[in-house]
Amino acid sequence: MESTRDAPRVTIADVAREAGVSKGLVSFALNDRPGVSAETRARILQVAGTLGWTPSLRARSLSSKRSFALGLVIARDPEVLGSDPFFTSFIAGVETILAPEGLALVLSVVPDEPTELQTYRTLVTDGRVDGVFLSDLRRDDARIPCLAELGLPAVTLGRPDQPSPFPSVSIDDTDGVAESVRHLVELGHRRIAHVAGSPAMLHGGRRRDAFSAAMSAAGLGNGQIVETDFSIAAGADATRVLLSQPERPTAIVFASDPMAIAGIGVAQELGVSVPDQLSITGFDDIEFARYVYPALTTVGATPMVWGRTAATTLLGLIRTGSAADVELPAARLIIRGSASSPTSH
Amino acid sequence: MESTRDAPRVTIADVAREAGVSKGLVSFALNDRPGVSAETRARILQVAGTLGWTPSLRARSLSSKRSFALGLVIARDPEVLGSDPFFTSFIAGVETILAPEGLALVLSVVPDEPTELQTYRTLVTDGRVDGVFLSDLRRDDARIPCLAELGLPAVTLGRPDQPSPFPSVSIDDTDGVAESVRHLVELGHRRIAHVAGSPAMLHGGRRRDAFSAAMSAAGLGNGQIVETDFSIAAGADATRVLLSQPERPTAIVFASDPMAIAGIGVAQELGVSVPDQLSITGFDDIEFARYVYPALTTVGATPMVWGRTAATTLLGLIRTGSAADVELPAARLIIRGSASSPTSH
DNA sequence: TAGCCAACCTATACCGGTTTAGTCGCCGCC
DNA sequence: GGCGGCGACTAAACCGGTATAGGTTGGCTA
Repeated sequence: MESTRDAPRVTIADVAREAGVSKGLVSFALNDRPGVSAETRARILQVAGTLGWTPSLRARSLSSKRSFALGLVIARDPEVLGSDPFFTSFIAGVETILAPEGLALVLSVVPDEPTELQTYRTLVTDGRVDGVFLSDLRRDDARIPCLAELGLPAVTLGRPDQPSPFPSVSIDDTDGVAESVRHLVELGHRRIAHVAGSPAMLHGGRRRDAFSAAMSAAGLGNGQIVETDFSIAAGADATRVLLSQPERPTAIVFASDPMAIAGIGVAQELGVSVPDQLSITGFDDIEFARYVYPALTTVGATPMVWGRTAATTLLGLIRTGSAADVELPAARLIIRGSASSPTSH
Repeated sequence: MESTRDAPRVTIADVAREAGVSKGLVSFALNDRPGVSAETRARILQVAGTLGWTPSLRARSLSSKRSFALGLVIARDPEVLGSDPFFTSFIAGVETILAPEGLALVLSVVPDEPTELQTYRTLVTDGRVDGVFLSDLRRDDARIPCLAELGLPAVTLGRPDQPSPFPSVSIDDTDGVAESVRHLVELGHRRIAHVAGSPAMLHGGRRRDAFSAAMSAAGLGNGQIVETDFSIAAGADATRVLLSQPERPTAIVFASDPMAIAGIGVAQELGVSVPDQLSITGFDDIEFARYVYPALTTVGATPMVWGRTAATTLLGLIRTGSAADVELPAARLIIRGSASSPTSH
């Protein structure tokens, strides 16, 4: 047992002494900066290697005023959050970029917006992170001016509805909704309803508008729309409302998979057979979508790719001071079993 | 606009000067340590307040060799991870304790165990965290000796099957499984099967053993058991296997809700009506459990409480050097609609 | 051959806290 | 009245890096 136990940490000074150079030069070599001859640099790195030196993150943080960490603050009811696999996949994607760079992810889950803003402030005054991901964009989002004022680099997941100094990484989700509607129309549906997400959230409003537009384009008016807060419970309630009408829709386009799955549940409970009497489409393609019965026809998002791209963009912004907006490939409709031609009536 | 823009940071030296004392004394006052008269302490804190001084986390980290952060490393396929709401709730619970203390949570999602162990090492050499949560305990878990050797404080979620220097926070889940079996037996079931989790994971094996024990206790032998890796796909496959037997079970006890929900889907797909022809119980009480049809009879875990308790325990361990094991109230059966008396035949 | 610049490297002052080794005044006690 | 001891406080070292203002060298120009 090569007891590293209580072994005093190897510092930059040890490396400098051993290599016969000054601390400063070791630092230069480490951060491969000009002003070190190739030969010396190699020697320094070699000595560092044999000594097993790892620069102290803490010391580096203090003197360079960086923290080598990125932040993600999620403001949601944890119960609701749990059923949404978006973040776990997103985070996994982020990690694939951060880990090799030796960067960490600091995660906060907070109950509401005021706490969220406060969390960002603390993150900044503590210098806990070098940048943050801004997800679940809201209408007139208070976080954008807040972060801008704090001077914290950020990347928005989706394009904000207001002037924003931050690059955005977005995915076109309107196309998927339009595709869903077209698919249903082609199957022969005419009374198509939409269980929308929260209008306060950008993607909620966007998908709703895409639904309306697609309906108009098909010559079916605006289509009936029920707004929710994206929660499973609200999705279930909305479905109940739609199905208890005298002339109920033959198809429902849901703004998210969790709501769609709850919708299937409600339909079954009411004795409305899916897809025979009611076709259902979702959005996200969460893992459950493939395993409920009937398997959910839905629009496939790619949160892992999103995470990876957002991380790359944010790193670029931090390192170079600027980064371009990125538009990910549009989410596409995945046809499974929950939507079919409407039966007679 | 009181431009904090470019305002040089207020440091401990400013506070010291303003209060007419030395830096050291300010530090003492801040960390309320003896050796400061009540009067002086009050003055210092008052000055700090009016100056708006927040001690620099980075400087504190460097000199005190603490990082004011806790870590959670999750080793799972992100796809599988997504459908398990355990972690998001757990994390939310952890946050309720950390946030008020000004501590952060560093999260890592890694694909496999080697990477996981490497991540712990990096976390330690970087001094990124002051302690970690150890979840998803495995048989003969390599992480325990690894962390012990690294000298990193940790709390295990559940009791390990090996000598462990770390406190554990556990919840009795065997009771809930036993309750499920008893419930089914009382309903009149005799052919009860179990879709188990991974035997490599402690809770997988424990629930399976609890199932066997309960079956024996009911005089029903050991009961048929199919082992899985806890993934939804495996849960679906296992159900398919069970239901395609000549003499199929009239009830299945699943080791997790996601698998149980997949089980309901498979049953429906095969035209086996739930609960009439097949009763199903789950474990976890994830949010979806209430919204599928029929609503899932399951065992209610409380991940948020678990998170809160684990955080408290870990903090105690870090601050005092020792902490006692905690046993949370046992998870109880929640009766909904997915289990009923078996019909005739 | 002095002059100059570039390339390479050193010395040292930071970053902003914590911690330790004292200093000082004052009280109690023999 | 000298001494021990204690509480309050200061000065300075220290944590382990980064940044910057010089100092050498050597080659090239004028």
